[in-house]
Amino acid sequence: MAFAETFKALSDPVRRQILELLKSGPLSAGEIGSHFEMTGATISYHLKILKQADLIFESREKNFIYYQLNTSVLEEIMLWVSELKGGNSNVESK
Amino acid sequence: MAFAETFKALSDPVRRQILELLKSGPLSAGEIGSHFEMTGATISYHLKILKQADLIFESREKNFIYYQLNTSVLEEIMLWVSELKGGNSNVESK
DNA sequence: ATTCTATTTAGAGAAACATCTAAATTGCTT
DNA sequence: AAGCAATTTAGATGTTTCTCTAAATAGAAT
Repeated sequence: MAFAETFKALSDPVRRQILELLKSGPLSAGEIGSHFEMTGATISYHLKILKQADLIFESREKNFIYYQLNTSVLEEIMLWVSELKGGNSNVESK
Repeated sequence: MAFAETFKALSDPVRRQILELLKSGPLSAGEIGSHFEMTGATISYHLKILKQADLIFESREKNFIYYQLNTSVLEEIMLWVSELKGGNSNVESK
């Protein structure tokens, strides 16, 4: 969806840290919250923004909502940055 | 310097467009401004933010101030994103 | 069915942001 | 040195963002 939304979502330190936490695997909203000095409501707000930006997705299980990284959008960001960075540098995974 | 500042700077569409303009080479503040429906003062504000984020630098010549891309910081952004994106993808230029 | 737990939604307030107009600065050019 | 041109700074204003508290929802467990 909106490319702009993704950059917006990445612009906040808390949200970037949430993404980093999720790098190691899915976490519930509560678990995520426990890493911050913030109310659950605020965490929920950040999660919503990340979700709208397609940077994470959720899966419900029992009483919990687990969040995990959605890396596919990051590809686009990489592309934009690398295009900017100069002629023909590109991205490879080995 | 501040990593966070760079992401903040990239979060605005106008600033991203300025960077894209500069991809083709240095431009004066006035030339940059002519691509937008905004006052010069506003453009100057955006340029200041990009400068503080180390995404551009200026060089004065005659009565003009020319701005150009500083790609070195983009490298860090790429790294952060690619680290997030998954284990060991990395960046290469060929 | 009631209660408990996890999370979200709603509403409010403070701080940060993007934009404008008007004035200041800086350096040519005459 | 006076005036002009390019750009920035200052101050004001409306908008967006982040955060909180309080209330609502959804589901699990008793």
